[in-house]
Amino acid sequence: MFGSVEDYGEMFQDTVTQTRGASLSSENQIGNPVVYKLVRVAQDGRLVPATDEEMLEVKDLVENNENDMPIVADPGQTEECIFDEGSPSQFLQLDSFEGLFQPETAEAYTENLNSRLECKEELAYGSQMLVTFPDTNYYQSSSELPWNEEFVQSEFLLQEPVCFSSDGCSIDQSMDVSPYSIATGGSSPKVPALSTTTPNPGVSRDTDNICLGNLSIKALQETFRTTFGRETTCKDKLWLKRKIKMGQVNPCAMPTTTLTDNDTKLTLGGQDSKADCIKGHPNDCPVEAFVDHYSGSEDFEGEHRSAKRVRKATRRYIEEISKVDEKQQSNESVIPSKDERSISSAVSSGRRVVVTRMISFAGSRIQVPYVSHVRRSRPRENIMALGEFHSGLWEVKATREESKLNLSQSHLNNDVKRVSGVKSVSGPVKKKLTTHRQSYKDHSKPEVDQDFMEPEHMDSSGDSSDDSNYNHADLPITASAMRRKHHRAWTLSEVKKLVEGVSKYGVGKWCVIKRLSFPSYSHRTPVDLKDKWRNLLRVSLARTPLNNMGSVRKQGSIAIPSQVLSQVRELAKKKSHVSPARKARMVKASSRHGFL
DNA sequence: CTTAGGG
DNA sequence: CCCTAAG
Repeated sequence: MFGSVEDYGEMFQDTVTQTRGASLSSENQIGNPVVYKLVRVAQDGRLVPATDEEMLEVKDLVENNENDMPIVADPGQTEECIFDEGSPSQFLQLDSFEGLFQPETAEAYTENLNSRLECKEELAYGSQMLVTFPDTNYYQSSSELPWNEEFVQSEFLLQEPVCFSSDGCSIDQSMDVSPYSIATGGSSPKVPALSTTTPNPGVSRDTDNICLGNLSIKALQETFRTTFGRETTCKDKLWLKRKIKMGQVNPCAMPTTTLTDNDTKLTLGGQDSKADCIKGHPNDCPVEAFVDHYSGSEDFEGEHRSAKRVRKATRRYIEEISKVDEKQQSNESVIPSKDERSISSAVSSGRRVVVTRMISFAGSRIQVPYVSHVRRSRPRENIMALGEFHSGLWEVKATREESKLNLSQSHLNNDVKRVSGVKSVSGPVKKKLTTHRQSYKDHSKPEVDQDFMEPEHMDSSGDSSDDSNYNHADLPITASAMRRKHHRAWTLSEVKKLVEGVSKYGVGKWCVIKRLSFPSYSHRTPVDLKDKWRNLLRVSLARTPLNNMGSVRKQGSIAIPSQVLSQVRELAKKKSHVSPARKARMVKASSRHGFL
């Protein structure tokens, strides 16, 4: 379950140092072993490696609880629970973190967190402050460190050991793993309750609502202390201000989410000034914690690491917020640190959390949402292709509206091509993806874009199926007309042809009519004819009675001569008044008599 | 594939 | 104009 900790003496710092160096060059490594080391925080805040005695003590302790620790899933993993006998409520947590923070790693990590948590919980019962340092990949003695990353996380709890106190609070927290899983739990549900454990809750809120602008570092530190109930040695004004503000604004201040996370202090032997900051991200709220991280140091990573369970955002989710995030990222999360590697971390926006990674873009580093390389929504093709593609494939699944839109694009494109005289891809593509309507096009004249050779006579009303119709004087170019891009207004000539066709072949013989009367109209499908007929019929029936103005036309549509309308009526009558059977007989009869 | 009818 | 259910 846990390995023994050998030399915790000087090795610690060396280790840290080494690993850090190593990690810098371990960019490619995917596995991010997490090594837990137990150390304690000395009075001066320094991190002191546990002594052998302490280790033994812990060991025993751990062994006793071994059975109860459902630790890790990783076989090769090792956990060590080391007792920190230093100050009652002070303990350090070592963790690894540098390096790529792959989502997978995050998962593994959180797994460990959970187990660690449990470990702690167990130990906490014994009023011991323990921390485990699991090594996700393999166990390593403190001396050998291929650690490609290390991370020191310390929890510096003051007056009230918030998470580890035996006041039950800790227990509840421990039991609830949700804090780790932001994604699942949304914004830390525990916050409210937990916040109550925040040291000096009242004090901080009230007293800190002051302008932090002019405060000195010392003052800021003090404010920080009153706000979060802990000391900080951080000398970064900006960071302090941020944290303080967060603490004031955000109720869920304080490290509540996890026993291990919050309040971490990185001392690393005090080498790194930034590392000296108490990093408790006062807010549990993933959002703040992540977005507003104090980057550039282990703190940064620690904060992320500690925050909750990082879960790969869903594709949809990512898309939804990706815009927002990118903005935020570029503005707030650019890591100004020395760290040149691509760090993936959990970044949240609003209440949502998304895994992001750093990338270099145009010379600057920005954080972008992590997206698996699985197929990503729709690739952005160039407009032309898009149109064609959509009209063909996407139409299938797209919503009605969408498909319409797509189709319209396609048509527009066609039009464009038509105008430019380019047959281009549309031909082949269409054939491939033919829809019922397109098939007709193929039937008539496959290789040529029918619209080009509108051979049919065009009467003055304008006609031809071309979109140029929109420019004809007699065709009102209303806004509505323009909106219905791919809709081709029926021209009078077409209507006439249709009526003629109906009279010749009968109502309902749309395919025949299409074939014989509209051979060159690539766009008018039998269905279109049918639809148009329906409309004509309706119009004719509607206004026929009292309206003398045969040419009165409905808004936005061409005028239909009363003559034509009456024709329509007649034809309709024939159909409606005669049953199919009778009609058939009539047809036969008429043909016998040489009619038709 | 055609038709017919609803959306 | 689109989509679909029926022949």
